[in-house]
Amino acid sequence: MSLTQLEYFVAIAEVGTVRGAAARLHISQPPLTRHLKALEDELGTPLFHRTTKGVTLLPQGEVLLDHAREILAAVRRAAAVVSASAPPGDHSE
Amino acid sequence: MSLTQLEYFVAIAEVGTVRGAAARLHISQPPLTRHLKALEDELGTPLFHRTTKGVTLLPQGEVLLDHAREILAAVRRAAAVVSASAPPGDHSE
DNA sequence: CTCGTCCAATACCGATTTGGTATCACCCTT
DNA sequence: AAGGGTGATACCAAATCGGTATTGGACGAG
Repeated sequence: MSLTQLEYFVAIAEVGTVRGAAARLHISQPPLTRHLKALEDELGTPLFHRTTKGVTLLPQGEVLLDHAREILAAVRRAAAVVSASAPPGDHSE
Repeated sequence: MSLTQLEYFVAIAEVGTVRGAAARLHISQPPLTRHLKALEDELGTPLFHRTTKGVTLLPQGEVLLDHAREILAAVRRAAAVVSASAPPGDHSE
C-alpha cells in the first residue's frame, strides 16, 4: 500500500468514476484501474462496487476512505512541519 | 514522499547508520543513501548530520521521526481494519 | 606518520514498476 | 438496434528502484 494508491483511491471515491478520477489525477484510466485492483488485492477485499455508471463505495471502502484521508492529512502535516523548521535559504526561496 | 521512504528513514534513525539500516531493510547501502537524499531534497532540509561514525538526527529529523512513526502506524491500522472487514474466504485463509 | 577499517556518497547498469495507447465487453439510453 | 457511457485487459515505452563497483573522508592501531 503506497501513498499514491491512497490518493488514487480517495480520488476515485470522491469522483465516483475511475475515468473521472483519472482525469483529475492527470493520468489515464487503465493505470488507475490497475492501481485500484492492486490495492484491493493487497487488502484482500474489494473496495468499490462496479456499476455501468461508475463505482460506489463498499463498506470496506468507506472504512478505508476515512483512514486514507487521515493518513494523507498526516503526511501533508508532517511535510509542512518539517519544511517549516528547515534552515532558511535551504532550497525554496 | 512515499511510505517506503518513511520506513527507510525510521530505520536509519533507529539504527544510527545507513549501512546498518540497509542490512536491516535487506537492501544495500547505496540505494538507501539515495532514498534518504531524495527525502531530504523533497523536504528541503537535511534530516541527519553525517559523521564518520554514522548519522545523527537533526532537529528536523527528530520532528519527522515522530510524524513518520505515527503515519506508518496509521497505515498498518488502516490495513488491519479494512482487511478485518473483508468478506470471509476472500484471499488469505 | 601510515596503514587498515569503518563510514557515507557517486557512477553505472540491470530489473522492476509505472504510465500510455489501443481495444474489448458491458449496460443503459434513445 | 445503435450510440455513448462505463470499467477491464493486452501490449509497449518510460521512469523508478535496487545492486555492484568504486571513491573519498575520518578515526584508531601500530
